[in-house]
Amino acid sequence: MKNGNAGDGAPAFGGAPESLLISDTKLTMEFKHQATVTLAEVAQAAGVGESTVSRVLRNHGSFSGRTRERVMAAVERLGYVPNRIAGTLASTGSRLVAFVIPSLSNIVFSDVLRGASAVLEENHYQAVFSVTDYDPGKEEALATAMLAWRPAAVMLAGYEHTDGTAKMLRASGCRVVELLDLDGDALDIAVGFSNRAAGRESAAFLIRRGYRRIGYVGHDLDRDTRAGKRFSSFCDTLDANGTPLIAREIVAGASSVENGKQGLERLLARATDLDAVYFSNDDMALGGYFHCLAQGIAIPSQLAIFGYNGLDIGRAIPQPLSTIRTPRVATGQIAAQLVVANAPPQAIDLGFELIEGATA
Amino acid sequence: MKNGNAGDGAPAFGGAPESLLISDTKLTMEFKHQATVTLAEVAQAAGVGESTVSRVLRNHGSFSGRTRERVMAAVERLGYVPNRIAGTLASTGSRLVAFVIPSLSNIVFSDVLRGASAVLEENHYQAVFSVTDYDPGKEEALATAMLAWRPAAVMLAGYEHTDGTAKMLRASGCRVVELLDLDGDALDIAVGFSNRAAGRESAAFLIRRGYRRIGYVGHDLDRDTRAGKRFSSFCDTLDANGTPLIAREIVAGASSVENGKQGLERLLARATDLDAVYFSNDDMALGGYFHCLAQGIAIPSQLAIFGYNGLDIGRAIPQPLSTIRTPRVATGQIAAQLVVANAPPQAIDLGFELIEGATA
DNA sequence: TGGTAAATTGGCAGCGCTGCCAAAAATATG
DNA sequence: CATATTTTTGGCAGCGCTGCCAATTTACCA
Repeated sequence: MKNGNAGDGAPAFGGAPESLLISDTKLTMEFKHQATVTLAEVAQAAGVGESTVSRVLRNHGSFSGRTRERVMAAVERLGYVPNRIAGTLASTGSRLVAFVIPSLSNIVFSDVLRGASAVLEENHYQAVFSVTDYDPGKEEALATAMLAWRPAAVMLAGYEHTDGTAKMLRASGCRVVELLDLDGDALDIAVGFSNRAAGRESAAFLIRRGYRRIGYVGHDLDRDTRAGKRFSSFCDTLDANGTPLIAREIVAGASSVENGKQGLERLLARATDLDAVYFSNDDMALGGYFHCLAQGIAIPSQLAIFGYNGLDIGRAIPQPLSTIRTPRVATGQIAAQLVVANAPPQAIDLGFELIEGATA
Repeated sequence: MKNGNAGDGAPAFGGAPESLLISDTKLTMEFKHQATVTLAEVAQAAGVGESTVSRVLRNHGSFSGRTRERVMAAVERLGYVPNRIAGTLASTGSRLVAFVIPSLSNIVFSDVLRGASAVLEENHYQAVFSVTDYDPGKEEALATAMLAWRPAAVMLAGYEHTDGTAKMLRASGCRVVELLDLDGDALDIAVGFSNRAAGRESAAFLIRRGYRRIGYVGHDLDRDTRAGKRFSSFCDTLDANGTPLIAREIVAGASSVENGKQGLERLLARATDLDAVYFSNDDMALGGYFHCLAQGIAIPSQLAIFGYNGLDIGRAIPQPLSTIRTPRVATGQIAAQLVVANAPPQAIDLGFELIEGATA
């Protein structure tokens, strides 16, 4: 069933007015559809100098109350909107913050953006972003494009950048914030948590709970290097315990509930005697959970499930998902605060929380 | 269990070099950490004029192959990154596109951003965004802030803007795109689908399936006006059929799985004889689904569930969710394409698809 | 009231780039 | 070989704003 069809054009954008044109100036202005009021025009209308208008609008420097009122009245009357492009060019340092993120489908990154944008908006900074699709080459191209806007800071996910990206960022003079990972050397500021520690603790938890025949279902680890780090530490910890990973299933493509479901199905077809499965993240784990639900596999007695991220939905399913909750929004907030405060280079570990849940 | 602690500062951002300073110029440059290479410097290094460099870099106008090589070599050697701020100021029209969206938690908007950003990146446009939290006042403030960047277009959700916002946008001279809603008058371009039609079809479907005692669980409708429109048409359709809505439960706050779960629980406590429940969206519906699962309520025989959005996860649960799938990514793509092409004012209805699923 | 310190204010040179125009060089034409 | 065209190129005036500095006005003190 398909609804909808191409709609008609709505002529709301308006054409040129047909009458009442007093002068050529008026005519031109109307045809341009452009209310490009400049600071100089405001100054003239208010009967003051340009710099005075600038001072009043930025509330910077000194001016009398009367001047202030006259300027504000002119601004109001003319509908003046300051041009930040010009302002940024004239002054030093922009109030743009550039985000170069791997994906917008992965809630991890939209959570970070959410946390950051709230702080940035409060401080009158403007967020700009681009999406790399986990492609390091694209990251480099997009980071270059971002630097062209001379942002106050560039925020990136993790440490895995091409040499070109790293070199360029270092040379750019703007702040660089690497997010969501702490297992590596920061270029400038880093905010997040250790994915290696998360993998380690996940394994330790399953071992503590008595699971011994453990499998893994994950998505493309070459691209999502943070998931790769978790998995690698997870395996190391299992090995150290003398109960190595029994089987793994890597699905092609991005993490998703559907992929988790199919991944577990395929894993179980090959390894029938597992007692627990570690998933690359909660989306995947939920897929696994639904597979068990549909197949009548008892959780956790027949099979335990463990995820990563601590999504809200994991707490709403009949058996709360056992997982690790990561401070994604806080990562964005702290990162933004450090940028706004122009804090010195540093690495901030926000840690994570293991949620015992009911699935493992 | 809490892991992690404040990390040590990583001195990677570097301090000033202590020796080998040849001149004051060098010293100053180093302290600035700023490799601000300008077009003029490139021109000098390449032994050509500024406008020639500009032409080569933009591949616009004519220049010889030899000149091109010399310029590119100088660019490479100096690590020049063009300043788009200056470029935008000097030329007419920016390549910025501003998004003013209600929320980043709601996947609807990140899907739209995703679709749009892919198209924008291909065309060398840059996306900037701010989040209104469904607050019309904030929308106005943020839209003003956006206009200060003189974007090529402003993209907003729906038609419900304050008079001030509408007036300002109209006067701004930049393109305005209203997304995800077609039930109203567009300011310029509109891309999306009819929420009223969606509500109507949802009701018609439930009626067709034989449900007669229908309830509703929704979230804050004053803020999410699109959900409000769906609900209102849904009710109208039920009324017209002579089987009006039996009961409704509006939860405070944003839509979420948890809220859907609690909402259904409260609704069923008041109205025990419902045979179907319409949810404000899939997140809420999933919560309802999980509530039934946990309470042993048979779906759809005891209670049918119907959602809105067509999230992927709805297809991965044991019984695929009955819902309406909306073209969110496509909405973003089309909107971006129209802006890039500077298309005339128009309203494009992308429609939606009713998914029969197994829950209603 | 005269004189100095403090508070206001305006003028104007850029910020780095693009766009226009005329000059110069290369190519074509008679 | 001179002239007409066409292609390349450089110079320079802004784009709209900020920051510096000097000029002007006002406030304050003896």
